[in-house]
Amino acid sequence: MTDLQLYIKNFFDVNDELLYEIASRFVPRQVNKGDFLLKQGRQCNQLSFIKSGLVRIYTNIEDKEVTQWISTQGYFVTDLASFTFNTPARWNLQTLTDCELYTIEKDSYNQLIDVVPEWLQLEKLFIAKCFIILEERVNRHLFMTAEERYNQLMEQQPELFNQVPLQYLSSMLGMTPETFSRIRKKQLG
Amino acid sequence: MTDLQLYIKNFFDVNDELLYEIASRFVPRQVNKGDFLLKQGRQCNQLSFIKSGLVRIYTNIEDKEVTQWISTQGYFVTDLASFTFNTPARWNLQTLTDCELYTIEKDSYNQLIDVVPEWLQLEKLFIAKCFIILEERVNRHLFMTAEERYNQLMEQQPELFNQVPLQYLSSMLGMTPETFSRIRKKQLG
DNA sequence: TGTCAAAATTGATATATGTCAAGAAATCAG
DNA sequence: CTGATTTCTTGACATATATCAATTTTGACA
Repeated sequence: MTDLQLYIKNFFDVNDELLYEIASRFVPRQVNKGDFLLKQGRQCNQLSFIKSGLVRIYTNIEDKEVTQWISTQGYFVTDLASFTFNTPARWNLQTLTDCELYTIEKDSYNQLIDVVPEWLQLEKLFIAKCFIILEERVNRHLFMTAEERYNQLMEQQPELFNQVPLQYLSSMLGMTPETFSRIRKKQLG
Repeated sequence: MTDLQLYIKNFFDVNDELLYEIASRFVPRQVNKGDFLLKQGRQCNQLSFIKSGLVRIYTNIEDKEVTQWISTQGYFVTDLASFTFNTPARWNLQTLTDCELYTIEKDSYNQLIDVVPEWLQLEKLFIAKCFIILEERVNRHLFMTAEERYNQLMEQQPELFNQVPLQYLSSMLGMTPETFSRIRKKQLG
């Protein structure tokens, strides 16, 4: 079983045959640090799985960059709205490191419905999970302070703090780099 | 065509036959102001469509209530995590007014897959839309001030400001009732 | 309608976070 | 390795928002 198959099995509870059908449609590729998987306004026709590396999801708003999320090894990355509804992409997807990806094209993805009967169900459950995670995230912004959000990220994904420029983490948490830096100092000291 | 059918048609692009199959599984019911459709920790076995009235979605955190959302006429309301994955409900669903609902039970809902072949696809698209709306909402918390979030809500759902206790709106926007009140005064005066 | 409880407002003040500018540290290209 | 560039940190200060306490207003209902 390839690493991709193992990872997919982690997300979708499927038997080996279906696993093969799914995994075989993903094409491995390497991209360099700083490359864009997608640019805002374009059409998103790919879904990528990150074998290694980091991808930043961000958007330009009033000449500022707002980092929505950092996608890490073992996770998928795409612009769901554009990929699903063929709307212009709202996010830029840019690698923060050299990355090894497995990428599936939209056409190939949509054919999965015909080949894997369970696919729609799996897909629904997957998106539902994503929705639930986002609900939690909104909730954190409703009652947690910047410092509490910092601490929670530190608990949940400490590895990000070594690997990602801190300005992106601060943006993703909804605070300025200066505030982030001060909280950091306080927690370390 | 009943009002429910019209509304469902608004969410799901289906032909009349399917529409009937879907709508016929929803049972109309009346609930009084203050009633709970769901309590945190219980299992959520229902999805309701709001024909009229308002439902508050909130959670208790550290002896405070955090209002996640106010669901209004023409929309669905449930705890997606509990409804989909049979986990304990994270939200309380409480009516803010007398409500007319159309409610579907989980069992009946899940049978739709067998009766309406397109159901999984529709469901997937529906949840994807919800996900995208939440993404926008997270984004707003990353770069907008309390006042900007207030103004945006006022633009998008001005009717809420007459119909919903303002403390719930303030919580939903992630600010205190006092701050909400001051912003309100500023915008009115 | 009058009474009471809840909600909303207001003022005073505290705290958290943002802004701007400067300097230190880290990173990158050659 | 070195210089240049970017990122991070720090300080001083401004602003936004929270907190607490005291009214006022609203709304439910006896």
